[in-house]
Amino acid sequence: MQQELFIYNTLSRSKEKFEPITKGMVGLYVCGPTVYSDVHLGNCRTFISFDLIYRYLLHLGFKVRYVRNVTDAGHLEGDRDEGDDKFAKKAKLEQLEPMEIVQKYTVGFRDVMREFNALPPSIEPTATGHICEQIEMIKEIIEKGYAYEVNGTVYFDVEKYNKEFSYGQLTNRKLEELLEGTRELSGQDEKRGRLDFALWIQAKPETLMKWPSPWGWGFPGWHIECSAMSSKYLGETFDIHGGGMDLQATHHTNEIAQSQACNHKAPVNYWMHTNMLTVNGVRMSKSAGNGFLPGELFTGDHPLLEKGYSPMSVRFFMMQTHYRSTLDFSNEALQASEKGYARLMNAVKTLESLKTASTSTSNITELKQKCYEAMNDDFNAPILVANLFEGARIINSVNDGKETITVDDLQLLKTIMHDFVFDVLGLKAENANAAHDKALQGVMEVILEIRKEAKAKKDFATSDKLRDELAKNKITIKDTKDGVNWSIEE
RNA sequence: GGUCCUGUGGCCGAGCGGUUAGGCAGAGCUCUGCAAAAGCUCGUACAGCGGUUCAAAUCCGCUCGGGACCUCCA
Repeated sequence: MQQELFIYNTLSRSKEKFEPITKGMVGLYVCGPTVYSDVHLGNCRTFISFDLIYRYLLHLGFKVRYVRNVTDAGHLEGDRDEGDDKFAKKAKLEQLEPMEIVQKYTVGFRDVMREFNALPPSIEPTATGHICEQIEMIKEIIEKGYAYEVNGTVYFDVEKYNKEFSYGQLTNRKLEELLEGTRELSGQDEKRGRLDFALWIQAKPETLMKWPSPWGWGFPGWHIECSAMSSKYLGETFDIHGGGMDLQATHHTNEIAQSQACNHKAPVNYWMHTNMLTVNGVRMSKSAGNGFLPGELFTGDHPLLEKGYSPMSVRFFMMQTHYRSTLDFSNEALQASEKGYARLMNAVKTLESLKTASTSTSNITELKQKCYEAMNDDFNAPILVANLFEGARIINSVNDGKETITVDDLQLLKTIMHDFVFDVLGLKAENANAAHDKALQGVMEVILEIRKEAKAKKDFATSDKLRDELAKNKITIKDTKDGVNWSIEE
C-alpha cells in the first residue's frame, strides 16, 4: 500500500509529490509557541494539524525528526525593533523572573498538548538555549554582506539580498509591492531599508534578558532563532517546514532570506501552512479578544461556550476540516462533533464483539484503499473521517446481522479502524472518569428521589433498604435538615 | 490602497469538469413492552448574472457578500 504522498507546497502553490531528501527519512520543523502567556485554541489547532501530519508520516514508516521550537526570548512587542521583550514585559507585570514566565507557560503548553493527545516532538529547542548558534549565523550573514550593524543592533539588508535572491517568493510578491505597504523611514531610524529587520537587538539598561555578543549586550531578533535551530538539527536544507499561515508573509519569508543569505541554498523543500481558527467568522486572536483557552473550552467556563467539550471531541472536530481551510467555531458544530465522535468510538468498541461468516458483504480492501488515498492527498482528514464512518456503518450492520464479514476481512477492518482512528487521527478513548462521575451523580439522584418518595409514604422498609444496600456498596447517605448528602467511602 | 483566499442543503464541512462525500439536526420505516441504540429511506444544496463545454458547484468574466496578510499573534 505504498502509494505516493502529495503535499501542498506554499512555494509552488500546488500539490507536489513528496520526495524526501534521504529515502525513508523526514526532517520536519514547525514554528512553536511563544511562551509568554497561555496558548489559546487557535495555536492548538496548528499544532494538532501538524500532529496529524507527523503521525501519518510515522504511520507510513518514515523515520521523522520533528523539531518544534519554543520561543522564549527575542520576540518583540510591535515591530519597532525597540521596546520591551515580551517576556520581560510580562515578567514585570507578574513580578516574576523572565525565565519563571517561560517555565510556567512552557509547562502549561505541554499539558494542553498532552490533553489533546499530541505526540511530543523529537526535539523542542529553545531560543535561549541557542544564543551561540544565532550569533554565529548572524556573523556569517554579515560576512556574506547581507547584514550591517548600527549602534549594537544588526539589521538584515533586504534590498541587497533581493538583488541576488527573491525576497518575496513565499507570498509571491515583488519587493516593490512590499515596499509600498511599509511606512517611510524617519530620520531617527537606524535601518537603511524600510523592509530591513533586526537580527540582533542592542540591550537597553533595563533589558532583563540579554547576552554578550560581538556587537555588545543584546538579544536575538525573532526570525533568526528558527533559521539557526532548524539548520542545526535538520541541516541546511531539509524536507518540511510548517507553521500557521500568519507566519508566512513575515516570519517565514525572513527565515528563507536568512538561511539563503548564509548558505546560498533554499533551506526548505516543502513549506506547509495551516489555516486559522475563527470564531463567528473572525480570526481567533489575542488582540481580537475572542480567543479562549483550552481549559475554558474543556470546562465550558466562557461566555461564548454553552457547555464544556472534551479534548477528544475538540480534536475530532478539528479533524473534520482540512488543515488548509479556516475552521469556524460554534457550539452547534462542536456538539455535532461530540456526537459523531461518540458514534465512531462506539463502533470501534463494537468491532471487538463481531461475529464472522463465510462471506463478506462489504469490500473492506477498498475501504482501506480509500483511507490511504484520502491521507495521501495532502492529508485530507475530512475524507478519511467520512471513510471511517463508512467503516462504522459496516460494523453496526454486521452487528445487527444485516451484513456479514469474513474472519480475514474482520481482521483487516480492525487494523484499518485502529490504525486510522488511534494512530493517525490521534483519537483515544476518553478518560471515562468524568463521564462515570456524571453518570453516578445521576444514578444517585434517581435513587434518592425514590427513597424520598418512599419516606413520604412512610414506606420505611424501602427507604431503609436503599440506604443499607448503598452502604454495602460503600456509599453513605446522611439525612440532614437541608436535604440528603451522600458520599463514597475511600 | 496592495497581495491573496473564500461564499456548498437547517448547522458544520469535503469535493474543484461527468459519479451518493461525511457528521449533526429533522421526517418516515424496521427493530423494540416503552424508550434508547442501530440499520434503511428522504430533502435533491452549491451567492447572483453571463460565458466556455456534449457536460460546471467545479473553468472564465462581471456583480454582491465574508475573511486573511501587508503591524505582535499558530
